[in-house]
Amino acid sequence: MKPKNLADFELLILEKSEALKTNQWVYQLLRTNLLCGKIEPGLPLTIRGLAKALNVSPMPVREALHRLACEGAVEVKNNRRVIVPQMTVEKFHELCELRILLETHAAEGALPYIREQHITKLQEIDARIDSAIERVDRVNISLINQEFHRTLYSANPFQISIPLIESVWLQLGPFSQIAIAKLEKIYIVDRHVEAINALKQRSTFALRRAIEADIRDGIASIKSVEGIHGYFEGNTHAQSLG
Amino acid sequence: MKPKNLADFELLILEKSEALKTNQWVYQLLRTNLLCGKIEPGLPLTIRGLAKALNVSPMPVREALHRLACEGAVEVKNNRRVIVPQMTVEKFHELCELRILLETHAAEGALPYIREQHITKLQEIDARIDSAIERVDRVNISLINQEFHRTLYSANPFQISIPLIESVWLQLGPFSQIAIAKLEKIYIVDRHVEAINALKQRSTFALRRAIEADIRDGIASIKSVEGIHGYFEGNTHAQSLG
DNA sequence: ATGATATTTTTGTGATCACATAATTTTCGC
DNA sequence: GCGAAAATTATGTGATCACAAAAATATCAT
Repeated sequence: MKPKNLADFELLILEKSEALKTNQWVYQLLRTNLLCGKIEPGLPLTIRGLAKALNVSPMPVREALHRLACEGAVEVKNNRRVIVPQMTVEKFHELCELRILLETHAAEGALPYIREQHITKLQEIDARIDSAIERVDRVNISLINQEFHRTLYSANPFQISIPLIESVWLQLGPFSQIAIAKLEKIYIVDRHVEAINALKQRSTFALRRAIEADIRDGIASIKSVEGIHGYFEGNTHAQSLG
Repeated sequence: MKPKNLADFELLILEKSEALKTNQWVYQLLRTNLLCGKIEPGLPLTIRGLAKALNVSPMPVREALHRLACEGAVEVKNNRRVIVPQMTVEKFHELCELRILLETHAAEGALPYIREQHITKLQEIDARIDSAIERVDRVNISLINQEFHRTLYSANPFQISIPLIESVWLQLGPFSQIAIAKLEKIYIVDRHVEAINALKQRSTFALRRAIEADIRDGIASIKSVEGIHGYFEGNTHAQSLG
């Protein structure tokens, strides 16, 4: 049975640490839930409904929803209803291309600033991904994978494309999670090792190739999901994924 | 004499049409003023100050500032003060590279959808740019130029990179305007004609080249401004623009 | 029964207030 | 005079209320 209103969702609740302001807590909570695909696309998210569910005043929810709309994570319709946008084949394709475009660029820009400590950190993160894969912990595979990419690109102290990249992740994330949840076995060629080797060799070309391959692998695994077409808006089957 | 508080700024006031909601009016007003470089970088923008200046309640201003922060147009400091970010040489360089990366991609994606009507529209916009150049109307040169690019990229009905591109414009805009205001004579090689010709020939290569050249021309004209180095944070002179 | 209309409820927006915290000014010791 | 500390002011955040518009529900004519 499909959930009909917010009360039927089981939101992941992150505990609210003392220092964290309410608005940020709500924002990160909603963001995480969106990235995990916990919220059904098309279903309206209401300020008061979420406020009640999270036991906060409507104000921080209002702020968080506006920010998420600005980042493309949710869509404000003409009737001012807020929903998780449906995915279309074309949008999916374009978002993937944007990921490759922006992230290969960001990786290249980070390369000159990579030091030994960055490589150590990346290897540590990669180990945590392997661990998450072993536990078949789909949510953390995705979250830690993002941490890997973010850490790499952040090596560049003059980095400014990360917000753009995160916006693309947010638009792609909910759909990916829904699709991947269907995967029985998760098999990932470890492109991260290739990327780390490219960093050690300081090879721009190898680095770009590793990042692009990593992204394309993810896309391929999504495309491999049985019955994936049903998740695209208005395409229950038969349309090519391009 | 530098303005010390908001009251000393002369904000461009757009008239508020009946249909426009207050929050959107405030957002667009602030956005336009930022793009025109009307607001001194580094000076704190306060919710109550702007609300009083615009004669609205603090609420819509609060919303607009949050959105602009999300788009990178303003920066929220640790002390929760909101300012127009300073430009640095490295940031400027990176923003320009991002423009080229995203916009050549967007142009290429639009090409297959270009019809005669699009070309007509683009020519009309280009004529308005020429007119603005003749009038030495710097603000409109910039605004109409953006309209040209937006119109081109929007031909692709599955376009999703425009919000990302607009975010880059917003981060680049204030600085560009401040710099360009110093230019005695505005001379622009009309790369738009080259772009339109590329569209007619349906040449991806020529189109990408025209868009990149258009962007690089703009950068070059900014770099040509006498004493431009003084506008970069902490670099009164001598640092290369790369 | 059914489709149009009227009523009720829900929702987003804007306004105002309380409160904690950051910035500013004043006070005070020396 | 001058710097540290205290008092004051300004500011962002969160909460609550009023209001108009939209959605959902109820009513009614046929």
